[in-house]
Amino acid sequence: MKQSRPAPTLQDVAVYAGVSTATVSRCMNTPAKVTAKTRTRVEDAIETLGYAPNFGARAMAAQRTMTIGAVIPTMENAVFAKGLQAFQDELRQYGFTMLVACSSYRPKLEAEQIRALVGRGADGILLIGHERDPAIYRFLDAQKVPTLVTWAFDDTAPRPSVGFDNRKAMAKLAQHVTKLDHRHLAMITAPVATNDRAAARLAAVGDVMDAEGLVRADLFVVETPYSIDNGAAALDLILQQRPETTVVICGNDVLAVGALRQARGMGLSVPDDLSITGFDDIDLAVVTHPLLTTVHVPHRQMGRAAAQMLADMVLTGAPATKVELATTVKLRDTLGYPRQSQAAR
Amino acid sequence: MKQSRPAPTLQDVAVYAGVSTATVSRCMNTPAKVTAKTRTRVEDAIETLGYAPNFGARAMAAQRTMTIGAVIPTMENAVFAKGLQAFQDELRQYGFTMLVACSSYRPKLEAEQIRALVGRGADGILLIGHERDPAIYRFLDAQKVPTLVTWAFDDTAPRPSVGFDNRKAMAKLAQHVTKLDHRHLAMITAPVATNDRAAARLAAVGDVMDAEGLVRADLFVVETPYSIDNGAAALDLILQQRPETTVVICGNDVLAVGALRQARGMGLSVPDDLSITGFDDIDLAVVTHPLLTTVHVPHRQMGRAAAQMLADMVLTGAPATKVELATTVKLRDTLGYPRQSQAAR
DNA sequence: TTGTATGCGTTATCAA
DNA sequence: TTGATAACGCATACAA
Repeated sequence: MKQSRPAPTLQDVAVYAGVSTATVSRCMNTPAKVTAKTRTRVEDAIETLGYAPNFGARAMAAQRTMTIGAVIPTMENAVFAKGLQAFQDELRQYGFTMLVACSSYRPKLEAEQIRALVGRGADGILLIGHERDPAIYRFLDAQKVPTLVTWAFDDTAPRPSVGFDNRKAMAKLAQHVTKLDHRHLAMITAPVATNDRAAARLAAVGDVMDAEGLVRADLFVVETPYSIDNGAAALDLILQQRPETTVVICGNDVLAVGALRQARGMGLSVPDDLSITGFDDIDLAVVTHPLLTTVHVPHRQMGRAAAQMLADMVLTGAPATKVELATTVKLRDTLGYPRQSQAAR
Repeated sequence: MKQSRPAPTLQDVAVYAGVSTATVSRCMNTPAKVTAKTRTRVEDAIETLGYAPNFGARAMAAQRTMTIGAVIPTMENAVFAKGLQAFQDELRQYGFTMLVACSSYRPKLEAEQIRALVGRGADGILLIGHERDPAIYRFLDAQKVPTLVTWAFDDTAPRPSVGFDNRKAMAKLAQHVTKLDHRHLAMITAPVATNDRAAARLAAVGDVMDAEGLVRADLFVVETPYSIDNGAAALDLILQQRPETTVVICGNDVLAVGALRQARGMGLSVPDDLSITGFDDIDLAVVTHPLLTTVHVPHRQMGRAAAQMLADMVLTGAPATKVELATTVKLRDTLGYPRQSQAAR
């Protein structure tokens, strides 16, 4: 029963309207080049026939799709939602359509998605973070598809990017932590092997510990995929293994919120008994109690900037550049003095 | 500089491997029909050339894309994320790829996205809710694209759907509310004009009020788009206009969380001074304090079921059916007795 | 302003 | 097992 009669084509519209296919095509792409009269006739035909241009055919003939592909690690939490929304909105201004795919933080799957997007004719590709199999970059080069990396800024990476320096950003937060005299730090992070943002954030904490005369190796680290429940479980583990911990630095807000829930569930007072910090400043961060101390990331600005740069790269072959955006530490209520120094206050 | 040399095609691979294009095509689609020797030769060629099949051309020739399009109202909050993730995962089992588009709750935009997805050759379409311009359904019919409605179940709607009955679901919650003797109800809802789920939830509250001997018209209603801040602002308005309100029923968790934040910010104790309820049971609902009383929606189950049904419709022309899923009221901590009856307890 | 004709990259049919 | 070739639906250079 599927496709009992095929969907209407340009040809059908042309016949119905009594014009040539070229004219119908012009009506859709360069309306100015067509008489108002014939145009309305064609538009009527399109409407009554329920015609929609075949994208594949159009792409093949025109050699461009006005489509940008984006591959993000997940949609499960709101980490990328705001930025992506801004990216899409801005892209629309340039006449582009956005296509999203989700890799679930799995490199293989990401590679697959990238190929799929390119095969679909994406004129440009947006990726999260620099780290991936070089073969993918080679492929992208072979296909001549402009590619922009975001959510990370790294001077040493060869790719154009618009994002923030994850290492610097987390370092700023970690400095606040050590300034408060915390000496027993723990960190909950996403698996760092294939996540350069997570790796940079972890490294940053080590950097600061070094600088403050602490022993980097003393940082107790739990690696676990981003989820509220995982954050909670990780905190549990930390308090079992390192009960002396006074502050838990989390790789993102999702983990932090989970840790916070767990801490309160165990009857701990945050931040009096235990401090917790997040990263990203997503909506979640301002609905918890106490409000989460975290690193604010300029999601919307980043999305907009990425859209502008990528659109330029595609449209005008603009040279690839690197843009660094600033982050700010949001000192809210989950970071305080460590237990030990309570008396000293 | 764009496309200085065009991306490699089937032709290029064929030449490089010293075979015909037909053979290369077979290697990709029906490897069993090709000698192991020639296959490896072709695969080498593909690898070194960085070849990726042109999706448009393939779609045009094969008349199918193994792609399902989904149009959701927003990615800004996690309302649809979990369900969509499950939908995608299940779809993969069937060999389908999912394409997502976002309408931002704007009907015009949604229509545009649907056309775009269909034009891209989507073999099937997933939509949220029944309510939309009949012209869209006509278009979908003309294009012979199987379409499935989800996130809503409505016996009277002509389309196949898999979802829950928003009216029944909210009614169950509202009954709990009235059972607790609340007499001054207010509701914060998304604009109902173009949102049948929101409309059904609002209607449900009225139904229950009628049944309980209250006056439906006494329900104080604030319509505002889903966002935490809007929820907060709405609560502010409610307490100004109807200070006697003892319970605020929110159309979803996002609004409820905003209302909760505002209430606490104003120094109100929830639920002692004011009760608040949500809908959806997204992650947000279990990180607030107090924990949000809400309606649990089977996101994952719904996503999976939708994928199965839509895949069947596309693959086997399976008959369209309607599936109703159950919701459950999650009585957590934000719903309590009204102030007035505190003493009576 | 409109029409004609060609090619885009792939699959599938048919021969070999 | 492989190769030649005809669609597939559209945009565009060129002709009228």
